[in-house]
Amino acid sequence: MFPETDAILERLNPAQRSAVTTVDGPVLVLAGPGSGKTRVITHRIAYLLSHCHVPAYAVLAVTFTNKAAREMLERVRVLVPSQSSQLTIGTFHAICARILRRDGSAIGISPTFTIADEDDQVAVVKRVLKDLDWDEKRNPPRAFLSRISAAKSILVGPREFSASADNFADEQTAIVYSRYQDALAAADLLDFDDLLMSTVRLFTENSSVLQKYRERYSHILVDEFQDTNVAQYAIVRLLGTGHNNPCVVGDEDQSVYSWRHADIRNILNFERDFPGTQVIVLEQNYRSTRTILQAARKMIAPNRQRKEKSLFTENEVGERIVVFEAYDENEEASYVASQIERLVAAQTCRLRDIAVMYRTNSQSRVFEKTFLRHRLPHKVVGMRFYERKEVRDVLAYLRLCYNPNDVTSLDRIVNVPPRQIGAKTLSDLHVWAARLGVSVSEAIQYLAAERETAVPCPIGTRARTALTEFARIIEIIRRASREMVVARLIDKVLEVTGYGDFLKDGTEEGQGRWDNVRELITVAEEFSHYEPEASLAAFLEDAALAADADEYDASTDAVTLITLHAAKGLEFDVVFITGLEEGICPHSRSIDDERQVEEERRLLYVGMTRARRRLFLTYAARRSQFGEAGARQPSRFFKDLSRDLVQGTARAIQGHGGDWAHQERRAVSAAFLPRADGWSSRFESAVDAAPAGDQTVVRFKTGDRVVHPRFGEGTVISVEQRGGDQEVTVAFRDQPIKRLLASLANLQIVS
DNA sequence: AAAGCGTTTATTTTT
DNA sequence: TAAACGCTTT
Repeated sequence: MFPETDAILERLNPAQRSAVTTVDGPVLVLAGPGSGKTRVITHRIAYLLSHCHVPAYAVLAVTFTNKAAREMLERVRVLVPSQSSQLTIGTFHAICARILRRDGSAIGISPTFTIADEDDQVAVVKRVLKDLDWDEKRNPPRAFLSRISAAKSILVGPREFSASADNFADEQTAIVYSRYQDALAAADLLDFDDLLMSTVRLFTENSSVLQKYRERYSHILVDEFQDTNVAQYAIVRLLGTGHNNPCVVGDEDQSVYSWRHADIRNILNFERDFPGTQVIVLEQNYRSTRTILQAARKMIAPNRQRKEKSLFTENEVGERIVVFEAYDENEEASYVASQIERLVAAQTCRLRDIAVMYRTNSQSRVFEKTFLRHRLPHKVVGMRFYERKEVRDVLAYLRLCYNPNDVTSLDRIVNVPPRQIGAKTLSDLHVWAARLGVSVSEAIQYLAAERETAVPCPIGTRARTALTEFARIIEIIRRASREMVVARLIDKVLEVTGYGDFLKDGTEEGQGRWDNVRELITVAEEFSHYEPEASLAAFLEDAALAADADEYDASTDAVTLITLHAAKGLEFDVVFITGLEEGICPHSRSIDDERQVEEERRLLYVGMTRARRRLFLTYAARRSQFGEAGARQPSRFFKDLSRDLVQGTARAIQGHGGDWAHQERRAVSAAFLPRADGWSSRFESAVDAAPAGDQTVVRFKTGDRVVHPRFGEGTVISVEQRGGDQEVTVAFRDQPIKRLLASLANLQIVS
């Protein structure tokens, strides 16, 4: 039908080509690492536009990060220059935010809502707890938030949550959840999960809005489908059943976000929910050497939660994988630095082709320190720019200006820089506003205008003067926001609030903070082509939804320091995966749960498959954490590295039976036996693998059948040490799940 | 209200 | 380690 020279279809292998050209009916693409997945997606979009007469506005492409979205747009633009500007490409969160701004008013959402980040969420919960007079220490805000987030991700709202709460903890959460939601609504705030859940609600409660988007988007594409959660999948289903043309691309072996409630089952359900789905498997790897691919395949093979794939490559065999044991984290960093110097000196590669990867962000520090000493140019991805205090302060001014109801932002900056408004004043102000039934912003305005109110104002003269001055400043900024673009608005904020001078206190730290604010202005400049108000709105949205991986920039020649999570989707000639120790990878928080260990293994797999030519795996025998040094064992995952693919003298790849790895494996596998009773292994714990010499008496272990005088028979689903005692979580028949102390509960084990 | 001091506590991963 | 909290003093 099309000529052989067709630019969009040439140089695609048969599987890729069929993934590009199968445009009628649902498609599920299972794409191994380095199999040309991005290529397939961009070419598919180009193919739709140029060959199928699909208008660009009818294409909706969902990516995992905003950066991926920008790149995808750029690549499509190269293929189909004229039509790409109307495409909708973005993350679920960004797309949902856009939909809600446009149509959210149908379900009572203000078009100028602001997006609450984690700090805001904590602040809101803290206020809720204060109102309830609950002790923050006993009820950690983050614990509530994690339960609330889990509920939202599976589309359980406060009412349903409350209705199904059948234990004390859930009942408490239900109360907090409901109040938290009210507080967000009062402040015109949506948290990340709300963006998704509210979109689903909008679509299900308002069929004309759903119809509108269904008709518009005839072709939906979703990348990284293995990392979608239930709410995201619901959106795909709601929109996709319209034209019945969704195309999703994923790889369950690269699923590393279950902690963010991603659900691999979405891949399985897709075929069920979209009958007639055509499944296309991309198995040829174009990225890595044969050695690296082979090692990665062996590494992922032990996972039980996966479909067997036959990945292959026609690339050269390449060099062996290097395994290095360092004495401690400093030596590990020095080793990596010297290897990089060697590689660059030998002109094997440039700095920008090299990445150093680690499990946790805190591991980056020692690399930064060492690279600085070696004068090795480097760039840390994920420095959490938008989480820095000074950046958030400036953003809070802008947010308050855009959304006067955003009380979280108001609380944040009402006294920054210090202007004589303390905790007491603020608290009185909240109470007064609530009594009057107005927002805190409005209450301040009443006060500044000396307006008569039904409830007398409890605030003293001094604080009153301070608040009036604050109101005046905000008003100046708000006026300015109608006249100048956001970058100039930030200048204005720094000037009228005195925040600029407040930061420049002469210290080195102050200088660093000031530099960050300047950097923020540089970012804001990108929004200068908008009209003033639109410029502010667009900048705030971008700032709220920006991801760490978004800042990754290959243009400067520097080594990339990056977490394994953030490295997903990237590739480098040379990859160092560091800190491969028990407790780090797999992480100590994952170690006693089989499923979580599988995810840690996938994380390592993702890291290994980022490498094109050379792969280094390192660990330290000793490592300091919290300033305390301690001995470390090499990661259990070294057991699954084929000896013939590696080189090095590290202990982890030497010796046989009786070494550390075997002991580790024996101890751990006892806790990992498959369960016959159907209880999710996710709740299993490896307490029975605790080191000997520990004085605790192990009485119960996961999986024990037990009987209780009142609750009857049950199964132990997890065990936690509590000093010399155990806290046992038991699922009883016909009872909600109970947590019991072994010494008090009179539990008997039944054989 | 703010600043200064000592104690504590946590670090998984992020849209 | 270093941020964050809580207590005391100014």
